[in-house]
Amino acid sequence: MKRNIPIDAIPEPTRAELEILQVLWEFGPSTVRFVNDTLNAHRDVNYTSTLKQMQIMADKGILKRDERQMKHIYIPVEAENKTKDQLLNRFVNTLYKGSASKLVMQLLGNEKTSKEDLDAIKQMLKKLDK
Amino acid sequence: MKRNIPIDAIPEPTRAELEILQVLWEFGPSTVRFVNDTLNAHRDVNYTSTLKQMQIMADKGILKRDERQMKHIYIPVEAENKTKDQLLNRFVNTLYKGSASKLVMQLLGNEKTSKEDLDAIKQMLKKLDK
DNA sequence: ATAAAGGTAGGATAACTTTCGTACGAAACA
DNA sequence: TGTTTCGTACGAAAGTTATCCTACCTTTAT
Repeated sequence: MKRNIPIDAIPEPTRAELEILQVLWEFGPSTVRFVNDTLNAHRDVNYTSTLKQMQIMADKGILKRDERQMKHIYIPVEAENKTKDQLLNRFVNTLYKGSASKLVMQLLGNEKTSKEDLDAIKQMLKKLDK
Repeated sequence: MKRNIPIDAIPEPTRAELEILQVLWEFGPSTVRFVNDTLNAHRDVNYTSTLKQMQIMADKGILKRDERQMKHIYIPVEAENKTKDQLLNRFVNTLYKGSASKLVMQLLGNEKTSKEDLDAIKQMLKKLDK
């Protein structure tokens, strides 16, 4: 078997898994039906596809589920911030050699970063100074 | 066939492809031998694996190559900044709904972001103000 | 009570990714 | 000149991801 990751660690979510996590983070513990409907607002996915994904995620330990009712309720195991921190760290590490300021520099040079965002960033830094 | 991406667009590099790109960005146009040796400083990869990867990347249009000598020289098609911008944009879009400031907020709340980085970020913003 | 609707489970499958073995040609060298 | 070294090309195979079909069970509504 191929393993890049410690056996007991929760693996990084894949792209499709991340979509599902976003729904659960935004709306809280949910049924497959709800998640699937939410996804389908943006793109076509078959119900059983979402079901399968969420079952796999439960297997992997990314989600846990409450099976007391017939409509199982799925809940993320890790907090939104923790997961995003991990993803962000990997991103900074692989693309910017761990330098957060390099990433921000890229962000500032990026056309798609709005003036509002820049202002918000400045605000945050001011607050942080106090 | 399954296609998530416009037929003529250069596809997003995969994880292994990104590793190779980093080497080429850092050291400039290189042979497979050089790239593979560089990769092997960090992890075991067979020479032919790297070769195959780089051939595939050339097929996809991620790399072009100079075949005038026997030792082919591979060159990234897109500039480092352009590729990183694309990756960063997708990252911000999928994880932070396109809000750069949300991303920076996560970064600032992140233990792994050093004081040096914070200072560097402030410096940049000051410069940007002028 | 029975049909319809809605739920779970478990393959099967296709595309993609990653890795490497084998074959074979060119270059270097003993 | 032969052999070893270093290069490319091709193909196979295993792992991963994403999708959906089918079977079957439970609840709901007629």
